Amino acid sequence: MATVYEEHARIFKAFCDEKRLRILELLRGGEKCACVLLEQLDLGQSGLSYHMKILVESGVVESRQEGKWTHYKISEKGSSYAGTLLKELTTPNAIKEEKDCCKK
Amino acid sequence: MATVYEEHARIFKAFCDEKRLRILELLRGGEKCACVLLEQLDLGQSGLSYHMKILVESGVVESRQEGKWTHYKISEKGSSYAGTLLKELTTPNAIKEEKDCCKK
DNA sequence: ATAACATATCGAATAATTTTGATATGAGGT
DNA sequence: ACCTCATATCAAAATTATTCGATATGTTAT
Repeated sequence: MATVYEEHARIFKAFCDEKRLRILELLRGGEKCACVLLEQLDLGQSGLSYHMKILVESGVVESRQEGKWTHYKISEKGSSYAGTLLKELTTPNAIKEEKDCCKK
Repeated sequence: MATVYEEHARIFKAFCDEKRLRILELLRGGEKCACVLLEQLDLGQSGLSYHMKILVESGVVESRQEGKWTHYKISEKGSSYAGTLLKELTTPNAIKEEKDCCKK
C-alpha cells in the first residue's frame, strides 16, 4: 500500500541519480538498445538493468522487446506527466491560509 | 567539483522523499514558519532542519529570517527552473542518431 | 533438446541517506 | 551580562540505495 507521496517520489527518482541522468541524456538522442547503453556507460550489465527498471517504473522511459534485445526510449506521455506533476506540486493552492503563527 | 549531473540530481532530490513532498504540500498553502511545519509533520526539530536544507539547496524553496523564526515558501523562480530542466532532460535532441545497433 | 546470448533477479558488500538525541550557534528579551 | 527560545550542526544508529558477481529466465538458432 503506497501513499501518493511515495508514488510521486518514485517518478522523480528517475532524475535523482547521476547514472540515470546520463542514461536519459543518451536516450534524448533517440531509442537505444541496452547494448548501446552498456558500451557508453560505466556500468555492468546488472547495474544497467537495475537503473533501467527504476526509469521504466517511473514512467519516464518505456521499453520495447525485440527478440532478445530490449530497446529503451523516453516516454513522451510519462515525461510530460512528470512535468505536469512538478508544476502541480509547486503551484500555490487557491486556499490562502495567511495565519501568523509566531508572535513577534 | 560537482558534475552537471550531480547539480541536476540535487534539484530533483527535493521531490524524491515523502517527507519533503509533504512539506511542499504544506507550503503550497503559502509561506509557513518552521514552528507550523513542525506541528503538522511527523518530524523532530533537527529532522525538519535537515529536510529544509535540502529543499532550500535545491532552489525549490526559499527561506526568510524574521527574528528567531525562519519562514519558508516555494520559490517561483526555483521551481520554474526545475520544470524547465525536467522538460529539457526529456526532450529529444535535434540530432537524430538512428543507428541500428544489434543485428536481428 | 541443446547451445548461445540478452536481460532479470538474487544475495552480499558497500555507500549514501535519513533519523535521533545531544550540543552549538544566534537572536531577542530582561 | 544572562536567560530563553529557534534553528543548525554534529555524531551515531538505522534505514535505504547502489554496486557487483553469480545464477536464473527467456529468446533465437541449430
